Amino acid sequence: MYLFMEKKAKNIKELAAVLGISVTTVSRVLNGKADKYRISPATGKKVLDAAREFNYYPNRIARGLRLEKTETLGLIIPDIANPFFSSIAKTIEFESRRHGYSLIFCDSLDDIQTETELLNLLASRKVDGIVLAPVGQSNKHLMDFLKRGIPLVIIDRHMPGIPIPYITTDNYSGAVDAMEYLVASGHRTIACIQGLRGISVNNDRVRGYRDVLIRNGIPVDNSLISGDDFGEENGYIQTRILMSREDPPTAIFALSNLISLGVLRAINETGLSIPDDISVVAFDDQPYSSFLASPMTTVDQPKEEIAKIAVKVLLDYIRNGSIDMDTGIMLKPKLIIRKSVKRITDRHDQAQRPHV
Amino acid sequence: MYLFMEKKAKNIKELAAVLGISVTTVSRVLNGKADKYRISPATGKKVLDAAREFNYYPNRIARGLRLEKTETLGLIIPDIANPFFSSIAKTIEFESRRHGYSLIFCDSLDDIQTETELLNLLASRKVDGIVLAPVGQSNKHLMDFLKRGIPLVIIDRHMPGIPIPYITTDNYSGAVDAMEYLVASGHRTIACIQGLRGISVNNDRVRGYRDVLIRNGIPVDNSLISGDDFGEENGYIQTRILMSREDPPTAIFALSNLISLGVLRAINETGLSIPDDISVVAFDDQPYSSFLASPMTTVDQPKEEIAKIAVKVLLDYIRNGSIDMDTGIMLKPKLIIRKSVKRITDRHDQAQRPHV
DNA sequence: CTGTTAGCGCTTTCAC
DNA sequence: GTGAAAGCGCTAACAG
Repeated sequence: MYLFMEKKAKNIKELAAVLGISVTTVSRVLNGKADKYRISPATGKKVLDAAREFNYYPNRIARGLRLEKTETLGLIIPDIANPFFSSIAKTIEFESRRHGYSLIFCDSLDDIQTETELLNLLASRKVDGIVLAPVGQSNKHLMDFLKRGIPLVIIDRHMPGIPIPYITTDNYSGAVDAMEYLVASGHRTIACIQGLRGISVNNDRVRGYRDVLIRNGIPVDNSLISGDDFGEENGYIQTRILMSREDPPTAIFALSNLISLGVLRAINETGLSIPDDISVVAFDDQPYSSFLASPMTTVDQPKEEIAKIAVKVLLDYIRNGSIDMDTGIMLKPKLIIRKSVKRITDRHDQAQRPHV
Repeated sequence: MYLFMEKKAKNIKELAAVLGISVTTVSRVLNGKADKYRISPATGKKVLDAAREFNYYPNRIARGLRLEKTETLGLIIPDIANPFFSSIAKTIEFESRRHGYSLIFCDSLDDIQTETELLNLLASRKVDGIVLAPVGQSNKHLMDFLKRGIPLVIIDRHMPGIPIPYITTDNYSGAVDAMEYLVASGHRTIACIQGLRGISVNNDRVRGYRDVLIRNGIPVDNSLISGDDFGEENGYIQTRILMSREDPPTAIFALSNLISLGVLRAINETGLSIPDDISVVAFDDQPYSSFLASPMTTVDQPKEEIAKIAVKVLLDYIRNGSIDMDTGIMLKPKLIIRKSVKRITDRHDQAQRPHV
C-alpha cells in the first residue's frame, strides 16, 4: 500500500516554528483571542490557514492540565440497557456536547460499590461535573464525595436530607394519577409490585398507591404490596405469587417498565389475558408500550426534560462554582391511557367472581 | 452546617512534602513499582498509608499528558436510545472498564457530519482508541481519519475496501434464515422493508432476501423491496403503502427492530392482525419482542459478543500499535421463532385470496 | 502587536 | 534505596 506523506503538526510549537512566530500568538489565534490581543489580521489568517493545512488539532489533555478544567462531564447510570436510562443518556450527551462538553459514560451495574468507585474514577479524571442516577439506599458515599468539591447533580432519585441538587419525576403524583384511574375504573383489589425499597422513587410511588386507596375508603392490604427490585425478574415472580392467591388482585400497578415486562411474561404463561382477566398499569412509558399484546396504560416520565434540566443545573453549578444546595426539581409525569385496564362496572359481581 | 477539616493532598508533591521524601519515590510506590526500584517496605507502607489518609487520588490528566496515553476509549453510536445500540454500549463500557479504560461516549445522531466532528473531537481528547458504529454510506471521512493513526474498530457495519477492522453480525446469513423460514411457511409474496440503502448491513440483508427467493423459484418483485431508513417512521409509511396495494404481501420482512415497530403501528391502525392477516419477521431481537400483540419472530444479533470482541480487538490494536487491517469478524445471528408468522398450507388458495 | 517563560501534575532518566 | 530535574503541550502573566 502507498501512503501519502501528509503535512502534520503535532503541537503548537511545531506550528509556531513553521510560521516563524511564537507559540503565544498561535495559541491566542486558535483560541479566538486574536482581537483581544490585537493580533494583525495577516498573522491571524496565517495561523488559521497553517492549522488547517498541517492538520493541527489542539491537545485537550494538555489544555485540561493547564486550565484545570477538562470540559468533560461524567455520567453514571445504573443500567444503560434500560430504555428509560438510555433515553436520558442520549439527551444528556447531546446537551453536554451542545455546550462544549464531552461525556465520560459509566454504567454502575446497579451496584453501589461500583458507583462509589466510579465517582472516584471520574474525580481522578478531573471531570468538571457529574450527573448521577444513584443506586441503592445508602448515601454515605455521596456525603464523602461531596467533600471533594466536584459539582454533582442527581437525577431520577433524590436523597432526602443530603445537600445535592436533584431533578426527578414527581413520582408521588404519577402514582396518584395511575391509582385514581384504576379506582375510577372500579378496581378495589389492586396489587403494587414495587422496586427497591427504601429509595425515594419507590417510596413516593408506594405512598401514592396507599394514599389513593385510603382516600377512596379502600383498606390497604399490605400483602398486596410486594417485590423489591425494579427488574423484570421481580415483576415475573411477584405476579406468579399474586395470581396464585385465593383472592388474586383484579389489577396490578407495576412500578417500573421492566417490572411490567415481567408481569406480562407471568400473565402470558398463566394463560390469562389483559385486560379481561387482569388489568395492569406500569410506570414509565416506552416506544413499544402501545404495541404490546394489549397496549399498556403507563405513567410517562418527562425523560427529556429531566436530562435537559440536569445538564443546565450542572453547568450553572460549574460556572458559578456553587449552587443552592436545596435545588430540587420535580417534574410532573403524564398518565397515558391505553387498553390494559378493564372497566369493572358491577363491583358486587367482581367481588364475587370465582377464584381462578 | 458544620464541616470537618479533612486531611487532603491534591498532588504528589504535597504528599511527598508531608512525608519528607521525594516525589519520585511516591510516584513509584503508587504505581506499584516499589519492588522494581527496591524501595524499602517501610517507605512503601508509609506512602500507601499517607495516600489513603490524605485522600489522595492521582491526576489522570497529568498522567495522560506525560505518558501520552489516557486509558480512555471513544465510542460513537448513531443512536443510544435504540435498544440494539444501548445493549452494545453497555457491554463495551463494561469490558473497557474491566481493562482499566474509561469511555467517552458520543451519539452521532445518525448524522455523518456529526460523526466526522466526533472523530476529531475524540482525537483531540487523545483517546487511545475508538469503537465506531458508522452512519451513512460515505467513508471518505474514515479514510482521512485513518491517517491520524488512532486505533479504530468498526462495529455493526463494515465498509468494503477500507482497511479498518470490523465486527458485525453476519447479516446475510440472518436474512437467509428468516426468509427460508417464511418461504417454508408457504409465503410467496414477501415484502422487504429496508433501512438505509447502500450500506453493508442493508445490502447484506437484502441480498439474503433475494437469494432465498431466487433459490426457491420465486420471482423477485422489486416493488416489494421498499424503504430507505432504519427508523420507526419508515416502517410505518412503507407498511401503509404495501398494504394498500392491489396484491398486498402475505408477509413482511422488517430489516430492523425500529422498522418493525412502525410496521406494527401501521398494521394496528389498519385493523389487521398478525399473523392472521399478515406475517412479520424482524431483524434484531428485543426484550419486549415476546410480549408484543403477537410475539415476534426475530433474527437475534449477538450483541454482547460483538461488543466484547470489539473491545478485545481494539485493545490488541492499541497494545501492539498495529493490527491486521483485514481483520473482519462476522458473527452468526440466530432466528428466534415465535408467533408472528402464519403457516400457509394451501398455496393455491392463498394466491387467490381476495384483495383486502 | 508579539514574545519569553513559568508551571499545571505526572513519570522517568540519570545520578548518587 | 532514593532523589533532582527534564519535559509532555498548553495558557497566561509579564515584558516589551
